[in-house]
Amino acid sequence: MSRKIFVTTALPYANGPFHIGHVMEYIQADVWVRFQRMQGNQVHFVCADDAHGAPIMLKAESEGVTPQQLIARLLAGRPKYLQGFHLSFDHWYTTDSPENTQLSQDIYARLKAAGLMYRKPVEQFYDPVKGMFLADRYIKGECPNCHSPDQYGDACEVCSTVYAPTDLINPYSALTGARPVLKASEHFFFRLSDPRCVAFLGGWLAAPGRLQPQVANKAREWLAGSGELRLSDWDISRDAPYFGIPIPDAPGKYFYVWLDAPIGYLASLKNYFALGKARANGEPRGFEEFLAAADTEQIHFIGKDIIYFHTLFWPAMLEFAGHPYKVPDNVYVHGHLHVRGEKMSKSRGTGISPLRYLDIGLNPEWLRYYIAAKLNANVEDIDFNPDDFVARVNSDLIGKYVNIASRAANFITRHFHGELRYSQDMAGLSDAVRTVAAEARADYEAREFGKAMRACMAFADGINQYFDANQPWVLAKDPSKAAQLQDVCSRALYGFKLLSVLLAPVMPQVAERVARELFGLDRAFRWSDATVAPERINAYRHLLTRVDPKQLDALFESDAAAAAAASAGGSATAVTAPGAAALNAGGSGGAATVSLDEFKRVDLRVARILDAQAVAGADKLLKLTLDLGSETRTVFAGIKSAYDPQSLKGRLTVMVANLAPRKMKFGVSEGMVLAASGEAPGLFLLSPDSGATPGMRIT
RNA sequence: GGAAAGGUAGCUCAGCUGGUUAGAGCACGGCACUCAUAAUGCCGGGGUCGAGGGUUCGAGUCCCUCCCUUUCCA
Repeated sequence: MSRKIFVTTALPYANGPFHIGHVMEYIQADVWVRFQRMQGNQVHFVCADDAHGAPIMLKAESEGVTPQQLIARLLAGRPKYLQGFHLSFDHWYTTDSPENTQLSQDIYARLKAAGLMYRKPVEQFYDPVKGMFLADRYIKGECPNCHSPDQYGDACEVCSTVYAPTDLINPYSALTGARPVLKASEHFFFRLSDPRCVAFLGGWLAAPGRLQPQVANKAREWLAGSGELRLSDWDISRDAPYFGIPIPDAPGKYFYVWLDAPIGYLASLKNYFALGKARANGEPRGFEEFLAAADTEQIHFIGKDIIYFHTLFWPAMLEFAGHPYKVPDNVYVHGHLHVRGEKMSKSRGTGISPLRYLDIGLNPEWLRYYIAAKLNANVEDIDFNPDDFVARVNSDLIGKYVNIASRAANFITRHFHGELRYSQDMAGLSDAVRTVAAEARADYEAREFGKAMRACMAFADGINQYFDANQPWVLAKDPSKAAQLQDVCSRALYGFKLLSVLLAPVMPQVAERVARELFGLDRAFRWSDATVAPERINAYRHLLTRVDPKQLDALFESDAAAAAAASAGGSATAVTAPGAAALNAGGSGGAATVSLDEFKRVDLRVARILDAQAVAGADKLLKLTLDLGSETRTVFAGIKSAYDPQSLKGRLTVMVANLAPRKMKFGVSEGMVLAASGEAPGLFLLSPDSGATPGMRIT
């Protein structure tokens, strides 16, 4: 009987494009999913963009678009990656959707009815300029322990001390630079510490095979924590302004993004059912019936950074929300991907851009194979090493695997018109085929992909040795040995077919070409094809090329260097940054180009607004006192219509520091501040990103 | 500070509940072969299995201590 499996990968946060770590997770899940489908199991593989929360709200604001526009733009870019890496999601949705709103509010109402929700006032830092509460990451200040400046509100990156934002010395808002004030507000809490939750989770965690042992241990540790580490309840609300789902009957309160994000798995599934895609995929039942069914397996692939949410909050929420919600059957956790031994870091630029990988023309199946060859079922980090990548792909895939077909097929085509014939005893070969197929099957099922790849390559080694030992190129010269030649090559090609089936979850495109073009099937491989000896082949056609190390070099070059190389080469396709495209498209005031030198003549600096005063007698001007780090300037700015002087005090902005001083009726203006405006009303002062300090040069 | 994972050949890694001279791939040296414009096969050098103790007839594999790396502590 075929399994019914609902599989998800972690929802990517919709504030940026995928990075290579996302792609690794999707490849892991996709390989497993394809393997299941090849077994004849029914799989519904879905994901969605995680679209809510303060970071997206603020990013949209800084770009001058609505959050919906921001996430729509990202959503539109997803298919290119998904198709590019052969990721076979059945559906991709967004958490900013009616389904997610309905499901989140429903689950909340049920948890409330179960007595697992309560309200409690919480005192938090509040940015009086921005008019919003600040998450820890938006508060900076001096570390109370080692006195390093500009540390975040949760922990010091220098001395690793963990503290509360209120412990910071001279805290300031990373958004506006303003000094935050403590303000109380009522928050909603999920009673995770409730004995019912603890008892349930204890049982859920203990189910054999549900979680990897390390993950279950970690979760148990959290669950059993005492004293300082005791299990605490979960703050699930945020105050307006917040981009999220409103909490019913609680004006101005929204669900914390982490509440509605995992519910997004279900929202995506629900939308998939509503669109009829589930039916098309062989599932006749409706969403609720499918979800609630005892034989529906609900499986989440996630990274190790979000274990807490997926092994405590998420199952508890689902359990106590009740029918039709069902707790996850498995949560499969993977480690992180490092690049050249370094932790990935966007700021240091050590990551690899997946889109760049595709744009350069690197074959996605190389990456799928490389990642599969390194993955196991443990929560271990894996390393992307360029030299290793080239060696693995070229040696394993080209030298061993593809080479088998290349060397054997020509004899069959040339001497036997494509007919395969096995004249010697088949028992040994059949046993070997069944053994390796069974081994690979068990390894795939257990997500031991590295083992499966090693088993495949060991088998490929065996075929090459066999081929070498029998010297078909010698047999081919002796007409009386024709049967033996045909037998040797047929066996090699049987082995090649087996390997193609076993590798199909990892390399679906190559495998399908082998199935259709070489073996003449009218479909892609199924797992059961592995142990069926082929009877004829078509002429062999080139399947896979080697990696050129130069391509990999290009992947690691900085964007600037690559752009320079591209323009110098002349033939390469120009890659336009999204930002640049947006500028061009939206630039109603398109100006003549300037050279870099010309641009550099403008001395732009970060400045803190120390004081802002209305100017008597001027209806548009504010008098600003700006701290430039080393000096203080007075600037008159025509922004009175958009800003209350009080709200400007303390915030950071951008000024032109070398603008010729201008004598005005009210005094001398020593520069200008920058603000954006368009045809629509409104005036928007620029702000540097968090971390900038007064006096920094902007280039 | 507490905890977890890891430290095996130049590189990337495999070594299950302890069992014969520690393995693979790549890289390197030699040989063979030439079907594979997409090569392979054979042979070889190379490791005190992080360090030091201990248990055992026997330990990379178990126990203790220490060192190093990474991560987690919502």
